Amino acid sequence: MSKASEAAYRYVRGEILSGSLSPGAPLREEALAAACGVSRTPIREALRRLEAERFVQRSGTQRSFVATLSADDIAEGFALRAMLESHAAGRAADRVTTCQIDTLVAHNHGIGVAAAEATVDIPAFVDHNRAFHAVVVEAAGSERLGAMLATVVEQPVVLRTALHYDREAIERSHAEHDELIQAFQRRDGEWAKAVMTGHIRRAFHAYADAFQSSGLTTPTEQP
Amino acid sequence: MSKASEAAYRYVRGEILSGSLSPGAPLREEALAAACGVSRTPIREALRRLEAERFVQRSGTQRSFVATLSADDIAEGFALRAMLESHAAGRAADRVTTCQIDTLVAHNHGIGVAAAEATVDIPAFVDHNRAFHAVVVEAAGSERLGAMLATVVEQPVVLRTALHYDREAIERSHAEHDELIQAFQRRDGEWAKAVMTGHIRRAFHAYADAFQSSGLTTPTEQP
DNA sequence: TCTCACGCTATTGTATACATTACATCGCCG
DNA sequence: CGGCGATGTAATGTATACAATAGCGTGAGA
Repeated sequence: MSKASEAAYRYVRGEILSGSLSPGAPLREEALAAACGVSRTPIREALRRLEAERFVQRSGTQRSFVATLSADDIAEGFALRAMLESHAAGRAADRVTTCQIDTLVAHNHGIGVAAAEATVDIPAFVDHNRAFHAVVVEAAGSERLGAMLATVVEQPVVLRTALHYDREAIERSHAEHDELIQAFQRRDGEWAKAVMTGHIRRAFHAYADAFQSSGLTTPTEQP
Repeated sequence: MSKASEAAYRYVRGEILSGSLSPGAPLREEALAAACGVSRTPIREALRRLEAERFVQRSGTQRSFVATLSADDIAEGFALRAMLESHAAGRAADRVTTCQIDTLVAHNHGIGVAAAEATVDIPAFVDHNRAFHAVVVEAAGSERLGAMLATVVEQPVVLRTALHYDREAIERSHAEHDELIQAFQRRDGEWAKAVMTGHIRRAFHAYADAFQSSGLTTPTEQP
């Protein structure tokens, strides 16, 4: 995308993911335009794109807000992610290149290193984890699937769940990724699907443990 | 959506679905603006929206074209639709209202009537079928799921497949819909999922029989 | 005092002018 | 004669001005 439009998209998306813009917060075009130094036109394009990706919702009267997700939305999001990403893993098993497997190994090694630090390196884990899953989706070779998954991963809730991961959780992720790599090396799509399904469902329960069982509202439902 | 923007969206989408704009055809903003009597601004918004819904693709240099789908894209589309729509049916079984079931019955009755005409009434079948599936998605109660399914159904290829349906195929659809309604009435999500999976896979093979086994190129790959 | 209506203000929708970028054609050089 | 580069043309990207509309506050009347 071109310069201003892309800048606007990254800016608004970043503010939402970082939490600077809380769920439910109104998104006024003029204010956003001023904040990132472009005119309203590229801001409008960014908002429409973010709306398609479900980061932004619009009221009946065309006003934009940061999306709010109900508990059911979140559970449904994890269910869809498990379905779609295990499907992606199954496709990837048939199509992944040795070069891509090398990349997966490298990122998972990075996760292992992050888990082994004196204090676990969460940002490094998050980055390598994101990259790992991105390679799986790329190997699946379906742009449509990639676009669908984009609306379901990388929600604020997903990213914040990672902040609560302890060493054990990261080591478990590492082990599951390793099993997925083995499934890829043996071109066993069914195995890959099963591993990915379990991997995502574990992430869902990690989220549930971190936020829901605490009795607090979910992090996306705050005003 | 507001007037001009919505008009632009409907116009371009309609031209694509009807085939007036063939896959691969370039979409020039100014020409489209002139053709439907608005300025480029709402046209641009319509194109971005259609791009998100995968009706439109953009080249690396930001030029827009009617999307072209490879045979693998189409097969993958049906696989995704089977997955997502059977998931929707499973959710719907838990949530569908008696009023919605009545609507499903009515639309399926319409399909039965269309099949019983002296010459089968394809347009009536298409309309009732679309409405039937829309109610299932609505009953599933997940907007995200609805948005995902929108990118996967209503492709030109799907609509044209229906044109080749004979009386027997429509009667089979009617019977499968009826089975789905029974699953809903018994609140049996697993049954509903299974019926829907079979229903979509049958549609996939109907497509394959109509276009691929004939040795012709798929209808979306023509210049 | 409560309600409805009117008008003001804030926000989004649309059009248009201008800037920027890509494509194609033509010409030059190897 | 072929490939490569420059230039003109045509497309898209961005900014801004203006139009339409929603939200809100205030005031008057019952």
